[in-house]
Amino acid sequence: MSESKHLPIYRHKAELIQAVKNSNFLVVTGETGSGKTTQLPQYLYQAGICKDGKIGITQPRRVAAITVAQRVAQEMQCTLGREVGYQVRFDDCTTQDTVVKYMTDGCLLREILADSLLSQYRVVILDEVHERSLSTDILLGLLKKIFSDPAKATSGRSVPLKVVVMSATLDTDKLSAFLGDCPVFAIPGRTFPVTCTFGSAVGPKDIESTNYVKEVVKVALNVHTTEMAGDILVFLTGQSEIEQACDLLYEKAESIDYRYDVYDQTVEGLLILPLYGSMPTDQQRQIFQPAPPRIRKCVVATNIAATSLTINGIKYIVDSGFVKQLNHNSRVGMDILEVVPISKSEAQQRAGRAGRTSAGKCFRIYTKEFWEKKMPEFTVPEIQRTSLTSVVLTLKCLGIHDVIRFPYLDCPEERFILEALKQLYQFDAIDRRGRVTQLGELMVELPLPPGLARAVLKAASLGCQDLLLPVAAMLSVENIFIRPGHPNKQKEADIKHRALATRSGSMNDFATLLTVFQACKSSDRPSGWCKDNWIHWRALKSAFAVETQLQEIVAHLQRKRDFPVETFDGQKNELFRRCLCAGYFTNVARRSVGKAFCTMDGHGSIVQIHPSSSLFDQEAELNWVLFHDVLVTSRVYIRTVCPIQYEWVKDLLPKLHEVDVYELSSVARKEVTDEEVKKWESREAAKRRPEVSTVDVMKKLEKRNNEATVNDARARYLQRKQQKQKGKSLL
DNA sequence: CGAGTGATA
Repeated sequence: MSESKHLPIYRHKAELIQAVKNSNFLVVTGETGSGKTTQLPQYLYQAGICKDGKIGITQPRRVAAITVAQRVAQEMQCTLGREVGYQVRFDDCTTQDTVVKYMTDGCLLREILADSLLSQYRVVILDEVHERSLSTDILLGLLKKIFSDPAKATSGRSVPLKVVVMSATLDTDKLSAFLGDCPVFAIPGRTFPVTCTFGSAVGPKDIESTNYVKEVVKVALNVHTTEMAGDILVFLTGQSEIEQACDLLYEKAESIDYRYDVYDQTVEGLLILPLYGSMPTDQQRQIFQPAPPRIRKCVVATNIAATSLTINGIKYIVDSGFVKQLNHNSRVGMDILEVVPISKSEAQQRAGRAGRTSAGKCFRIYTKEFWEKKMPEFTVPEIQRTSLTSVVLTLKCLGIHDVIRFPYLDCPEERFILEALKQLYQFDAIDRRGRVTQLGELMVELPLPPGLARAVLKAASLGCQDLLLPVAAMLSVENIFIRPGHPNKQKEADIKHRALATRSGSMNDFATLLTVFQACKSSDRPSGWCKDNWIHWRALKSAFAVETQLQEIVAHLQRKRDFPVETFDGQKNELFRRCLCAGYFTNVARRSVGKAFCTMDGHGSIVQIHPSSSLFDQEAELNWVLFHDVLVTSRVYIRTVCPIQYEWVKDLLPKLHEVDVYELSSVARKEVTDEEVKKWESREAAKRRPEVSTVDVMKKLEKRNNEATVNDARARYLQRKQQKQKGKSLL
């Protein structure tokens, strides 16, 4: 208790409570360290607000929701799960008594789906809004739409909902304006100054043409030899870069003579630690341990160290200025993982990591000119970069028909929304008038991408969900197949993985996933089994948890009276693949020349089977395949592949070509009359040609080469690969 | 002939 009184927020306690009482919407800003996340809910609780309902506080990340709840429970001297609790997926630590509830933003979105008035809540606090996570952005729009009209605010509620939006100081005017010019309450932060310097290595013309890994290593070593004691944090973009940088650092650090080369004589060595998401947890834990006396720690990390993990004692930052970002590209209809310059706000966030405990320094390897010309002010929010199919379905299920004019804080491009509508229509999740179908209502219940949800529901209606749920779970977690960096071990891992594919009987990557899932689950020492087979045990464990949850949801849906029931008379193997077709008919490709396949999604992209697939090198036998996802590297690859027969998808494919975007956009904007629907249907009947039309369309598309975007991505990849090789040869 | 930034329901 006494400690919390020293926080900057404490002086403003009374004003803050008053500000929440005075208006239904409030923006609170304050840097990390101001105490807003832990204190504000406690103040409101002490002010007696909870007699009318709960306080819900959202976080973009699970760990944050859990750890903050733990701390607040401690401060309020109550058992976690009583007055103070948390809820994240797979872990609900709340009871009847819980009035201060920390949760992930995605959890609250689910709750709105069940009760759009949030009648259990008195206050909802959206925290870390500046991070602009997809769920937080949707919540912002929903809360504005549902509660900003004073007449509606109380409809169905006894008292209006209080909405507090908390963000770092940037961008607060925009938030306030968005929420009807609501009041803004600023809390001073408590961080230490970080001085930033620019480098000379990366200029505005050098986006991809500089080996920044080498430069980052040079700067880090310079810090090590010329700066006072204090740990270093280096930001790079990915695992291979990090490994490369660590190798270089290790090499160079060995030749340092600590009698002459080092400015601070208390420093006698450098401890180099890589850090990225897929690293084993025990190795990750090492990062947090203080270095031995007189040794300087140097952590080389991905963006994971920018928000998710906080390392104490960091005094120096070396910033490469780049990040890997998944961007949705509607022109080719897929997501492409790209290396892009970070935004200025992200650069400040990175720099701030050096000022947590004392004053720090940040060394940017790029020039001031690069900062000014190539780095955007803010990161493009997720909602403008990702596939919106799930989001649009959620909105539709909440009765929001006009998804184009929904109050987005930042509007996604209209074509992204139309693309989502098109996909939902193709999946039969919405009808021609843009209304949610029975199937759509079922799909939204499953925490899965819509295609996968459709496949799972198909299986459930056929009574064979045991085949599909493990697969859906496996595809929901990170890649479970480990592929080590060293060539010898790589071979060993590949052999093990091939053996697993063969064991599944049929050559089908989805079946392999099922085999791995079942084999590991029935093993008496699963973690050892994973180790033997080069499988990610941590990832597989989370797949088990996902599968359990999916099973519960499906069982619940099946108990509904109108859940569809179908029968199928045939082999299990065919049944399995027919279920996949129900969800993946948008991802079907037909064999073209040689190893090439041509997708049938209307883009007609030329793709190849990825070498990790069990179907790689067997292309000659295949005519039609279905795939889970696409990867653009040196070529356009399809990953997780399964052979199918044309007959299984032939009735579904025409639907991929019948949708007219102009119709969709008018459907999205207004309710459509019966007359209009009839008009469209007759027009379509006239348009629709016999069965061969699909093949015709495809042949036409096949000629059109893959779009510039794909070529660009490929060119960039090749260039980067070349640099990496150059970097290696320098060793 | 070859790949895995980071979150989340």
